[in-house]
Amino acid sequence: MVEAIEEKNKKNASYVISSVDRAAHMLLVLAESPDSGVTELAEATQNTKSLTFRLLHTLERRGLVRKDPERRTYTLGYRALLLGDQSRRQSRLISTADPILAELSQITRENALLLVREDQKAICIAIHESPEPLRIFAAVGRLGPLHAGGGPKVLLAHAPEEVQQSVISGALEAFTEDSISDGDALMETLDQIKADGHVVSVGELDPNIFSVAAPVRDHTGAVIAALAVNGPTARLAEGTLDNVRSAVLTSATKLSQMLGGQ
Amino acid sequence: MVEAIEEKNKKNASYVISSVDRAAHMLLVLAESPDSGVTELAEATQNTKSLTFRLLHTLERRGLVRKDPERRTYTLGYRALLLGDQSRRQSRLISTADPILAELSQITRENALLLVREDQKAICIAIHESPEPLRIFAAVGRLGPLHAGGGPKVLLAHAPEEVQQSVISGALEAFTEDSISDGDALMETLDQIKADGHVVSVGELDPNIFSVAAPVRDHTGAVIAALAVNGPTARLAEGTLDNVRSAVLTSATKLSQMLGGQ
DNA sequence: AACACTGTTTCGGCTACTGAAACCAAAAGG
DNA sequence: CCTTTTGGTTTCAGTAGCCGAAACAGTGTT
Repeated sequence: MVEAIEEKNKKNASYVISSVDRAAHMLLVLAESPDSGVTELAEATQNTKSLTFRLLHTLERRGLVRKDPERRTYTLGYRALLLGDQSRRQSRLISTADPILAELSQITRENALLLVREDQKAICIAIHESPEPLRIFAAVGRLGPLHAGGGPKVLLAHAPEEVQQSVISGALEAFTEDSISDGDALMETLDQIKADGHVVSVGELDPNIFSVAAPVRDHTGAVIAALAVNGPTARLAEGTLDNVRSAVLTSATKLSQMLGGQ
Repeated sequence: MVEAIEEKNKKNASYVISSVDRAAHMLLVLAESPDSGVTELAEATQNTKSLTFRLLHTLERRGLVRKDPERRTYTLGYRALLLGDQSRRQSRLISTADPILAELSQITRENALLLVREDQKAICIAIHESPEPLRIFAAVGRLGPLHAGGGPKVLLAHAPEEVQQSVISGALEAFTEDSISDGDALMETLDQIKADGHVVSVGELDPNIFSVAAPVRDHTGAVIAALAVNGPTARLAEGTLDNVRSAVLTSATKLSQMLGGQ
């Protein structure tokens, strides 16, 4: 499997321009660890200090990175706001999902999320947060595994077979006791998800979090996203689960229709 | 002489990695013109097709760019959401201003904006939109001139002298009939703004838009941002202007206090 | 005052970036 | 249905400019 990855890398590597790749990587690292210095970032990205300094300098000129002149420390720049905002605006999926997520989070009083698959990762592309003071923290744009959690498993269940195989044959990290770390068990779950049209996942990524998710389809019927609700298991009483489940399902079909309609 | 040349070299080319710079530029261009093809972007960025293709390919691998496989067209990727979101979260200025902007837009029923200066440009870093159906479109993260509009002029008025000189001696583009395109007149206005502690600007960037702005100061008393309200001039009745003005002023001082407090 | 630490600058070698041009695939047009 | 055009992908060789190493310069610390 390492071979496969290397093969793939080699195949694509010809068109990757490495300094740009490193710059992109550094931006993403900086997003996760703000207020870092040159040395710190150099270590985090495995680059030399010189290169790190030059990358930061270059990105700063474009406003994507901001330097605190006193503390000698770097943060994402304001120009990055444009990228995030425009990315959101440019996505038809996000804009049509937005009101549905708002409604869903209001009905269930929990976080409502929209996720898509990117290669072998899940990425959350929109959130409406629970109105309750106790709620799960979730950030837009962050990558997560495909084999754990409600939304991710829905995405994996409807992913092309080669992706499923690749994920299953990889290391299935166990985040909690209830994580699925066995390939066969995972495959069964995926079949179940396809049969049920939704999934309820409890404590897979974090012991105190549950999530209910259902697939979102485009006009061809292909699954392009997962709609999910997550919240603290403490709030998961008997009756509420059914309510959440049906709310998620109706929201997902409604969103699918809106996407297919036009 | 020699110094000047050295200075110029230092500022222009010294530590900039050109491929990274071009990549950053391309991302920003892509943000403004989504769904573009390789050729189109190559023209827009003045790069060759090959380079454009390779840049896009590289950025795509990092999720910052997304390719529509059917239409052969590129858009910002979902990973850009992370950059925008984290940039917002990481800014103390934005997070403290947010509730104030919300309140201000609710009181005035117009857009409430927060702007900062970046080099010789103004950039809007936060917006709360008017609840009215008719409202000014404004995007976060976009750059604008310093010499036209309420917020920008406040920023320019409190900018270091070299910035003022540089802006004034440059080409003062006239966007409307009411734009200030004369250097001396602009300088007078700036003095007036500093004396008044706020500014009312009507029809400078667009004939149908007014704006009221006031400076935001940090704990040292330095002006670090401008708080502004803008809306359609059609809604600018006699009495309302005073209300808007006082709302902006109280909001700006409140924000300054909150920033200075800690 | 010496030290430790991080950010900045220099410099030569040589990688890997670059532009030009060929090559394809798909759409437009006749 | 063939031709033309347009736009995306791939190849290739030359050398621009990237890169790491190491010296240097600030800043805070013991």
